[in-house]
Amino acid sequence: MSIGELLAGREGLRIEDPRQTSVSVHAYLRDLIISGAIPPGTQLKQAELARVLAVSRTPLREAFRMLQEEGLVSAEPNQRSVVLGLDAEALDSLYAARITLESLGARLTAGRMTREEVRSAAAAHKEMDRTYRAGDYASWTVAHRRFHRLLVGRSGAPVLRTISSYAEQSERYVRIDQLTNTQDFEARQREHQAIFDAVRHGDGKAAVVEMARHLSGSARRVVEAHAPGRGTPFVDAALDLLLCDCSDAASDSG
Amino acid sequence: MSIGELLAGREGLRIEDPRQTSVSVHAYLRDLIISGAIPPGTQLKQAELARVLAVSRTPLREAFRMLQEEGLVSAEPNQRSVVLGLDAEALDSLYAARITLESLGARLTAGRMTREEVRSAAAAHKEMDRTYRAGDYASWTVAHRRFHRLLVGRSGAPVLRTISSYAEQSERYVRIDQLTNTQDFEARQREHQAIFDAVRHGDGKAAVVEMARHLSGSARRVVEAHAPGRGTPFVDAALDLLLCDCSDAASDSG
DNA sequence: TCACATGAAACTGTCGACAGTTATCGCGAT
DNA sequence: ATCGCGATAACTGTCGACAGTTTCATGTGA
Repeated sequence: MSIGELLAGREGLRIEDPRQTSVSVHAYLRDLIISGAIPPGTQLKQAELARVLAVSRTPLREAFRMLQEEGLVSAEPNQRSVVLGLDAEALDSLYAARITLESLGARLTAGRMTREEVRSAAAAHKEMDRTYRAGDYASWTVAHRRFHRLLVGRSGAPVLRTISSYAEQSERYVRIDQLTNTQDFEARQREHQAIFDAVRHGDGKAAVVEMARHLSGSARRVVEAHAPGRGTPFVDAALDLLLCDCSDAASDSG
Repeated sequence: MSIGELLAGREGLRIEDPRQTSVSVHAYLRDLIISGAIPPGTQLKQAELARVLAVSRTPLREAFRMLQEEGLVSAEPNQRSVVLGLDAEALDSLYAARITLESLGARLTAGRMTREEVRSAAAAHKEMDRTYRAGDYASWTVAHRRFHRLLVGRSGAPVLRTISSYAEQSERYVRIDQLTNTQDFEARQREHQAIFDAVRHGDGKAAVVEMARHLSGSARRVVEAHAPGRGTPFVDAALDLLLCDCSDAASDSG
C-alpha cells in the first residue's frame, strides 16, 4: 500500500507554525504512525510524500530524522524509509520498561500532586467514562493519556519524556476492540481509580502496586493478542522486581 | 565561546560513510557534546559549523534534528541551536530512571549471559583496570561502557536504547577527577565485580542490589559535585522501590 | 523455465541560493 | 547615562536542482 493512497481520503497536513514546516510534518506523521493509520511495513517515499503534503523534501527529511531517532521509522542509507513495528519480544520489553518507569513515576508523584492536578486528573477520569460510553475512542485516548501523564507528573523532565515515548509506542498495539467489552472497561476504570487514590493520598507503595498491576494487565492482553501463548517474561520479571519478591522464591531460571 | 574556536585545534570530522554525511556529523557532534568538549550553553551556528566541518547545511541540519530529539540541543524556531545541560533535578531524575532500568536489565540478564559475553565482560573489567592505571581515561570510558552494556544485554532492544541514552547523558556529568582517587577506584572496581558475579551466576536479586548500589553511588557523587547539599530524593525513591522497602517505614512526606 | 546480466527509471543524499526572521549596532531622545 | 527605535547584518528555514545509488524490468543464455 502506497503512502499516497493511504493519505488520499484523509485531511491534509495543517502547518501550525509556518516558520517550521518540519515540526508540523513530524507531528503529523508521528500521529498517523502511532494511531496505526500508517501500519508497520509501509514505505515512505520522499518525493511522493512531499507532493502529497505539499512541502519540499528538506523539511520532510528532517521530520524523518526525528522519527528515526524515536525508532518509528527505519534508517538505512540510500534506502526507502519503512515504518517499523515491534515484535513480541520488543513489545514485552517495552512494557517491562514502561511499568518500571511509570511505577517509579507514580511513587515520586504520590502525595505531591497539586490541588489543580488532582482536579484535572479527576476530570480526565470522568472524561474517559463519558467518551467510552459515547464510543468516541479518539477522545478517550486523549483523556487516557492525560490521566496517566498527571499521575506521573513529578517524575522530572527526562523521565517524563521517556515515559511518554513508551506510552505512545505501546498505544500502537492496543487494539480498540480490547476496549469494547464493557465489563473489561469497568474493571480498568476501577484500576485507574485505585492508582489515582493511592497517588492522591500519598501512599507511594500502593501507587506502585496499582500502577504495576494496571499496566501489566494491558501488557498481557496486548502481547497475547499479537503472539498467543508466548507469555510475558520481561513484564513478569519487572513485576517481581517492583512488587518486592522478598520471599526467597527466586524466579531466575538459567 | 564560538564553536569554530572550540573545534579549532581538534581533528576534523571523519566521514565514515560518504553515502550519509549526516549520520557522521551526528555521531561527531554527539561525541563532542557527551564528552564535554562542547559544554552546555555553546551556540551552534549552522553556517559556521558547516564551514568548519566542510559539509553543506542540509546534512548538518539533519544531524541537529537528531540531537534535538535526544535532548542534547535546543529546538527553538528561527533561533540558534544551543547545547543543553541538565540541572540538578534533571540529573537526579535521570539517574533514578537509569537505576531502575539498568537494575531491571541486570535482572533480565542474570543467568542468561552466553559464554562469549562472560568472557567479553571479564576482558572489559580487566581493561578498565589497565587503562585506569595507565591514565588513559578515554579508553577507560569505552571499556566501562562496554562492561555495563554487557551486564544488561538481555533487556530487549527498546530498553537497551534508552539505557544507552541515559548512560551517555549522565556520562557528561561524571568529572574525571572523581576517578583519580585510587581508593575510590578500587572500591568501584569491586562494585563492578559484584554486579558481574551476580549476573553471571544467575542471582537476579543480588544483581539488582549491586547494580542499584553501584549506580546510586555514582549518582550521589555527581549530584553532590554539581549541587552541593541538595541530596538525591529521586534516586533515593528509586532505591526504596527496588530494594524492597517491605517494612512500613514509609518515606513519602507530602 | 529459470538464472543472470544490463540498462533505464526511480529514489536518496547533498548542494547552493533565496526568502523570511532574528539579532546587533548605532543614533537620537529623555 | 539609559532607554527606545530603526536600519543593517547575520542567521534560520525552505526550495529546486544535480549527482550518486538502488531497484526494477527487459532481454539473453543455459
